[in-house]
Amino acid sequence: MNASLGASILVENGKVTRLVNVAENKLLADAGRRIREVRTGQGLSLEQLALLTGISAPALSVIENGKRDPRLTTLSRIAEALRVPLAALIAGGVGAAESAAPSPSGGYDLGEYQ
Amino acid sequence: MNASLGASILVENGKVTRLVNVAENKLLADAGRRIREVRTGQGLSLEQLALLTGISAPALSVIENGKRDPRLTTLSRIAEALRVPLAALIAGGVGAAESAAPSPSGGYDLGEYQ
DNA sequence: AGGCAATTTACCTTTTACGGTAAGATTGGC
DNA sequence: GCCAATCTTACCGTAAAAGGTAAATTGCCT
Repeated sequence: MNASLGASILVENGKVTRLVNVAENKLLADAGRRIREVRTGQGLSLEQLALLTGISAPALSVIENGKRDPRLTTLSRIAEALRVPLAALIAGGVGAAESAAPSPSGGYDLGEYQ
Repeated sequence: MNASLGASILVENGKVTRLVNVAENKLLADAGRRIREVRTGQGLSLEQLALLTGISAPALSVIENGKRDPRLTTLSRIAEALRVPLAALIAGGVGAAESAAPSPSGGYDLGEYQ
């Protein structure tokens, strides 16, 4: 079991900084792409967003390129500066029902864990 | 201006680990409270959620108590284990329109910054 | 009271986010 | 061509997240 965990890499600059799985990589890339879309859509440069958020432009760059795993408050500061709800940056749109289906029984099947 | 930035503290164990403002403190506290609500609602212990997420139980504890600023992938792992959309942990419900109103003119008023 | 499970706190180590700065790229206008 | 603006990358220092472990603490139950 567990034959393919789907290990992927998180490259910050030249080098590998972390190992993340494919789903996490996509999560970071998607969040970064949405931030960039909103920022450029408002005609803001990285430098301007840096001034608004207090996050440096290089830091914003790596976040937008999915090369960094930002903290919750970091995302929140970006969302505030861009005047969009935080959820809009990490999930698709308003609904954003990814997996859902909170287990038919309501409980969680722990299997071998419990 | 800027008389009251509303500095608040982030206490991990005994000591202050960071200075965050009030809004960020509330953000972390709210996210933690929602995680705890979902977890206990599914009858899971911290130990069980730790096994499901790969995040240690002490780490989950401080996150649930709003004493830590988790990374995006950390929140994602918790959301996946709890089988709820990630947005449900950081924003209220589905809508979660906080500020919205992306500026009437569409652009951003940079004021003294531009 | 005593015991047990769950949680919290404390201490330590490693990893990583973030800022600053500076140096490449890249694009566009002159 | 050169120059300017924007973005990316690199390197370094600091701060903080996250894990492990173990020791308190709280709550619950008989």
